[in-house]
Amino acid sequence: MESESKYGAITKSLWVNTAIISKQLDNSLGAIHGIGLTEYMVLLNLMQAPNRALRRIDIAEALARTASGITRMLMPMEKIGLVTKEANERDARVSLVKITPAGEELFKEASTTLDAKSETLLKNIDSTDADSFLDLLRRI
Amino acid sequence: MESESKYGAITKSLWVNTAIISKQLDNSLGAIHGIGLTEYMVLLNLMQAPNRALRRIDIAEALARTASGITRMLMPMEKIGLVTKEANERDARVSLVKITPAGEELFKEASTTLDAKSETLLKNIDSTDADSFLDLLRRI
DNA sequence: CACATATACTTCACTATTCAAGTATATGTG
DNA sequence: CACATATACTTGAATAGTGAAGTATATGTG
Repeated sequence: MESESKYGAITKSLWVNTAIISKQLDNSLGAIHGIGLTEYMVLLNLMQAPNRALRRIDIAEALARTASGITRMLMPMEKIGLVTKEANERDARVSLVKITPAGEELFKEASTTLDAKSETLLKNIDSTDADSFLDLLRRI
Repeated sequence: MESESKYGAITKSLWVNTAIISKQLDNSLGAIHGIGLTEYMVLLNLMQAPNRALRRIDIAEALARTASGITRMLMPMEKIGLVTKEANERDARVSLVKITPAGEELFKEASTTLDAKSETLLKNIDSTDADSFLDLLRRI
């Protein structure tokens, strides 16, 4: 009889639950606003950044993706006008990503959808438990 | 000034943290045992199933994947002898997936790796907090 | 200050996964 | 019990993401 590791149980449960939740959020954002969850997370990070602009590698790190994946994801986002490319004067290697007014607008609308959907998905977690949950997640 | 939704914050944090954790677990399992995290989860579900066999759609549901994805994933797993295909006598549509002795062996070794790595990744969460964390996750 | 090394990004080829359509089999109802 | 519908699975075409290699630029050190 093997005893299951508590920490292993947590990572497995995180994996499955997050897969379920992410798919639902992704579907809602896609159906209503035409962007995926990963793209939403790009916009979120840009909104929180000083000057609302970031380097590609910083986005990659914040989202746990590769620079390559970010390059690809930004192409359509730039084409539909959610973000723009800006040069960095100090470092010619860098091409900064900046959110556009249209991007900000979409971000705000999408945030409403995401927050509402999140609340529905987590309806079994009450407000107090939500605080501890968030605290736990931030300590990982 | 917009107030951020607590539940939205949880789902976003889940998304990023799980991405980071999953990649590390996937890399460890891949490097040491030659299987990915999703494949590990297939083996886990088979080990817990009565008779250590499951239908493809049940695996798909347990892993929050599509039947199509499961079909594709199982092909190499069958080829390297971790699982076998079995007919279901009552229902000719079903092709049951059964774990092999080699699959069980690999699963046990991989579990050790996964549990150890999980503990390292969650080193900021003590044992008591881990209990509440797991409880929260199971209530989602 | 030249050169080795590091960094920022892009591109290519590949993997994992999805959706939609197709096939085979099972089930429920008039 | 025939037929419509539902289920289990597979396949083809597409998408999101990866790792490795390539390019350009920046930085640190002898």
